[in-house]
Amino acid sequence: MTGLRERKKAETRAALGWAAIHLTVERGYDNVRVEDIAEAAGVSPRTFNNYFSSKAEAIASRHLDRSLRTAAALRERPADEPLWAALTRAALEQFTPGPEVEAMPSPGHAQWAAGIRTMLAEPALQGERLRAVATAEAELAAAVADRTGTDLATDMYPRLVAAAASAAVTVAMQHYLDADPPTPIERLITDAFAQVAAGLPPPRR
Amino acid sequence: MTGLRERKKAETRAALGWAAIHLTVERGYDNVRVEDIAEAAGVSPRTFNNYFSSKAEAIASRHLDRSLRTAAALRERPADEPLWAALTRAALEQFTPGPEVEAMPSPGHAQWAAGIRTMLAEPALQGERLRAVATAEAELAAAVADRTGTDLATDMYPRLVAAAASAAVTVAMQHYLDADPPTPIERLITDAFAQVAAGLPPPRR
DNA sequence: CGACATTTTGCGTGGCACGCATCTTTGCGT
DNA sequence: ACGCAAAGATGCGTGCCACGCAAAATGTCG
Repeated sequence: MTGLRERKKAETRAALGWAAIHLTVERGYDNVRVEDIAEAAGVSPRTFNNYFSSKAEAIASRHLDRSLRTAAALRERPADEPLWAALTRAALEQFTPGPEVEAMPSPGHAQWAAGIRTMLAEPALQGERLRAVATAEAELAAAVADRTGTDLATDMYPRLVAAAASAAVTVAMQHYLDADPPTPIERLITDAFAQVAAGLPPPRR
Repeated sequence: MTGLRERKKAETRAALGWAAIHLTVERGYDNVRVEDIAEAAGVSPRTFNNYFSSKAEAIASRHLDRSLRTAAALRERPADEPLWAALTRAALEQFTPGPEVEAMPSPGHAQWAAGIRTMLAEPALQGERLRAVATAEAELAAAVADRTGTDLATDMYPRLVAAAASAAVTVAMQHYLDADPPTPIERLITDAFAQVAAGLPPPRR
């Protein structure tokens, strides 16, 4: 039953999230008022808070959605695939660039990336982004528990795996953004997962 | 040069942090106004914001301080100790209960723990707590880089180690708080670190 | 069409973060 | 011991934000 009601709601939510990010990247976090976001999404200011309980949450919403998809992706992997291979693949799947990214003109791209970095530096957003990651981690842990037949309530194992996987992705992204010599994100993610799965042994020197 | 100026500042900061936690555990997050915290610490409301930029940050400040101490503790460990052993010890050191915890009467203890759980459920605090963890992780990564002779700028290794260690502590604490059959925190931490250092292999079933 | 449910909206309230100007305390050189 | 410069504390005022409440608008279903 995907009634008109549900669709409109999803659309409004997406519009608000997108507008929040767009305006923030453009003008900076505290030069954007909630009123502006609401207006850009064609909705009343009061309605904004029916969808998100804070400005920061709206901006982080897309990040949350994508993170949740990783957990879903893990459940789609074949059951006989080794755990860490499945995790690596599930993570990699989330990093195939979507159409709206591809469509962006190259000149605006650098400016956009700079805006993103500035945005991520905002304390209020860091907290919200981390919360999104934590939420996704919980989902991922549940998926890992199912796959490995461990028990979320009694075993630390699934949560440890989820946290470690999450950390691998985060660190890989961080290195990708700082990219002194630009490195493809796929290589970084694969490498990070391999190191974690090997128990992070100290490098011999 | 530990002048009176610095000491007083540290004391005020500690008093504010402690008051913030205490009042929040007692009454609940949004039944505490900044004004109350300032009053409990014997300071003007305006001064509160000279120390912390938000109510949530004040509450998370002790968590931050403790997390930062783990990084410092790692630097104190003997250089010839194996990395993961040193990390485990450094983490364990932070969990020897202080005098003010020991002094708490047993009956109040359960109520206190419940208050803590309620507090940690508060969204605004989760974000702030996670930010504190992230800050500490950066310090820890630097310490790991020094110890292993790796380069923060080019190697993912130190950040991966820091994130994994941090995750081990977080998961252990989480299990400790849920403690269906109460388990000593030391055992949980040791166990979590061992699993991570072994590469989190799937349990055979 | 008509009644019901859900959502949007406007308004009002309480609180919070912070800039600025002022007053007090502390550290230090003489 | 004294006084000055720097650092910190305080009071006040401003703009914004989250949210409760009740009324109006908008889907939904018989």
